[in-house]
Amino acid sequence: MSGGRRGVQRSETARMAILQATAALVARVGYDRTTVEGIAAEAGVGKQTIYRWWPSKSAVMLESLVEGVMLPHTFVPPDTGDIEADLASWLGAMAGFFQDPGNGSLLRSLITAAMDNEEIGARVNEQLGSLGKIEARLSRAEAAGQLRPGVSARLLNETFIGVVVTRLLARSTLTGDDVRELTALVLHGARP
Amino acid sequence: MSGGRRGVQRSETARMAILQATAALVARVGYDRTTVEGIAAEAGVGKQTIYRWWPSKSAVMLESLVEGVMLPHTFVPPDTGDIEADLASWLGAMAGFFQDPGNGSLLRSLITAAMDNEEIGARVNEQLGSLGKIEARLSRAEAAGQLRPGVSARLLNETFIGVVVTRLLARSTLTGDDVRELTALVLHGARP
Amino acid sequence: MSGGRRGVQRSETARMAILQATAALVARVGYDRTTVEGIAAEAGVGKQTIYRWWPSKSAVMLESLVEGVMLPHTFVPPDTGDIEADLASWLGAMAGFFQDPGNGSLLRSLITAAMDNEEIGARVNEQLGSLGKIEARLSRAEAAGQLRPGVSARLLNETFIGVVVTRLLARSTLTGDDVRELTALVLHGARP
Amino acid sequence: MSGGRRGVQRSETARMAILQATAALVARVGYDRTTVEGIAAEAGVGKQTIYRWWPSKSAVMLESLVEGVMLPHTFVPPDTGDIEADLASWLGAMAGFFQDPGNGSLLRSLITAAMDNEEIGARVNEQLGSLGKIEARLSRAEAAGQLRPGVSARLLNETFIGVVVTRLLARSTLTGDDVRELTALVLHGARP
DNA sequence: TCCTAAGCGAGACGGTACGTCCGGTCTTTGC
DNA sequence: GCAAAGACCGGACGTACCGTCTCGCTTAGGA
Repeated sequence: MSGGRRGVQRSETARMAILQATAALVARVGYDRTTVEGIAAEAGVGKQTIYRWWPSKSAVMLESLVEGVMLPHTFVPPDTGDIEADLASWLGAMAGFFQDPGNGSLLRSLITAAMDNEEIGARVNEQLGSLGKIEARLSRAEAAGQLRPGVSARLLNETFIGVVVTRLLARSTLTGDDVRELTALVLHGARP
Repeated sequence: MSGGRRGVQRSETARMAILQATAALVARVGYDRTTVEGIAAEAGVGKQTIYRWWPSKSAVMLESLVEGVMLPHTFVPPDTGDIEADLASWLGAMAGFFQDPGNGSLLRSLITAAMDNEEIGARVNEQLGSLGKIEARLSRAEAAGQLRPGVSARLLNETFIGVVVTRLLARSTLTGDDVRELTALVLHGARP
Repeated sequence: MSGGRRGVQRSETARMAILQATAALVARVGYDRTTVEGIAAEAGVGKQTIYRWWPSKSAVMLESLVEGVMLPHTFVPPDTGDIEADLASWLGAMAGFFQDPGNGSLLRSLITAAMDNEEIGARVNEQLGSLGKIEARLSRAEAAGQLRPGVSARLLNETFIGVVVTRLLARSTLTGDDVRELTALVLHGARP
Repeated sequence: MSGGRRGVQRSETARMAILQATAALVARVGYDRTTVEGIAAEAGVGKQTIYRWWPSKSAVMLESLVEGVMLPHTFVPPDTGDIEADLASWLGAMAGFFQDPGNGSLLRSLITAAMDNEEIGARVNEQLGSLGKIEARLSRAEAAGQLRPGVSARLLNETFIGVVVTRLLARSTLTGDDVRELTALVLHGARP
């Protein structure tokens, strides 16, 4: 009947120590210079305890991310009733967060990791702008007559995240003016 | 008098072999798994010949990119007089090009490279959408009364590139519908 | 009433499985490449069951040896009345046994084990040539006037074992001629 | 024409540093506890420089031995004209040398190494008693009428080395009395 | 015409990190 | 309360590349 397995169970202590050591090292020295041996040392853990549970450094990164150890919060638009202000506030929060050099370097590292790990890519997207929350906010705005029907929440989400990432690529800052301008562009359109 | 230098001159053959080997390897195995020793071997060149002229792998990448060895062409919107069609055509061309798995993987590698080399980031941006060309196209559209004045070419450029990159992150495709919808969103705005 | 101890007693099945697995592995892959984990797996036993009862791999080896699981028999000279023939027969038996590649490799493993475990060294000596038996045989020969008094049984024993070991070191065979020659060499000096 | 190879030649400095570090570590901590990483560190050399030129730890050992870095000298009988005294002196020199705990542990390590490397076995034999030198000494003794003709130098050599090795196995000392007794045992038979 | 200063392919060097293997300890569950 | 299972920390293994260095060769001015 049972099938229950014998032996010691996986240590949650070790798991969390690893995820936290990973986040700490990535923030401190960047993704490239974060080594598995370094994580093990920082976590006070044997290297094999990492390789037993994760196939690669980027998988550890991913889990650290998913567990919310790495990025402290997801970015979600508020709801003040004014859709334009709310979207600007959301974009501004992301822009402000990644303006900090440490956080910018962290996101660069995550994107590097995402580029050779599909799951991390999906997860980074999700943590930057949680699609469900965006959809909810937009449908409320639509119901309030602030948006025309049928606007794709997904594309709008990607537009904002995309600009943040593009500025990261180019190492330039997304200013308050840029935030307002992009929000206006998207909401009012470029046509006269 | 002269000051002209003696000895063998830098070998253009070796230089091109290195740039091409780099492009080939990045396309074949990705940026991370491309090694300087691999490039040297692929190019039939000594390792020192690379380190003599470039400080790092990413610098070689950059030059390969700048020389057009890596990405075959820049993406520039046409000018048919219809700004909406032209922008859609430009975005569609990028989307179509990177839909090919090889090209998609190449762009992923370029972005990875960009993440640790600022100049590559700038260059990738430029090769995807050359800002000057976009500005020119937009100002013609503005003159033709198709756009309201003051629309930021830079933000529009980044919006399009950003969405391409974001889809690349998530490994999902930018369809023809997406292209039309994004173009419309940007040009007409989300408000009713 | 009882005072006897409670709980399951040590499993003789496990103990023998371990000793036999040890012998099998040492014969198959040699002492160095025999691992405690390998023994546990081969014996179908937990690793701790080994460490609970033995302090080290070489201790398991030793017990396997002592229990006769490893070397099937001790080598003892016969007593036909002719000391020279009897010693030659004893030496020939050892030489013949270790000529078989499997047995040779086993003895090499035993010697390796002996080199880091003093007790194994003593035990191997004893199992090869049991000193007590040799002494008994020699004193009978002495009584029969075949040997001058005072010949050291221990040195004679070591001489024979030593030559076997030396040939093992050099991977060369101790032939029938060698056996006769060595016996003669040693005995003519031992004769009155 | 040439076929001579280009590029930097192997560094003799690194090679000797490695051989000496190996000898030092084996003497200090024993063969088992000598690690390739330890050798590299002791020698101030990269690990790959070891693996580039030797396939295994025991191969390095062998070369250290062959180069005379490990055992400072071969043991060879003197020639005072008195064969019995000379052989006793030779055996006594070996016994005395390996009585020193460091040297004893070194020889144990060498024998361990020899047990899984045939070439080391041959070489250890050769360095302990150089067969050629023994043969020369014995044939001089034979010419001087101190030995009956046809005594096998090889067996005599092996007898002495064998006893040294056997005592090493049993961790017991070969005393001056043992030396005299063994020499006498062997020689009285060898006299005409 | 010779001399000399590059650049070249080759590849050894001291290092760092990889991912695997095993040692010896400890903990959980089942008999 | 022993046995199996197996997770844990530690640390060596052998491999892959890094960026630097030297070697012997070839070629192109300048003397």
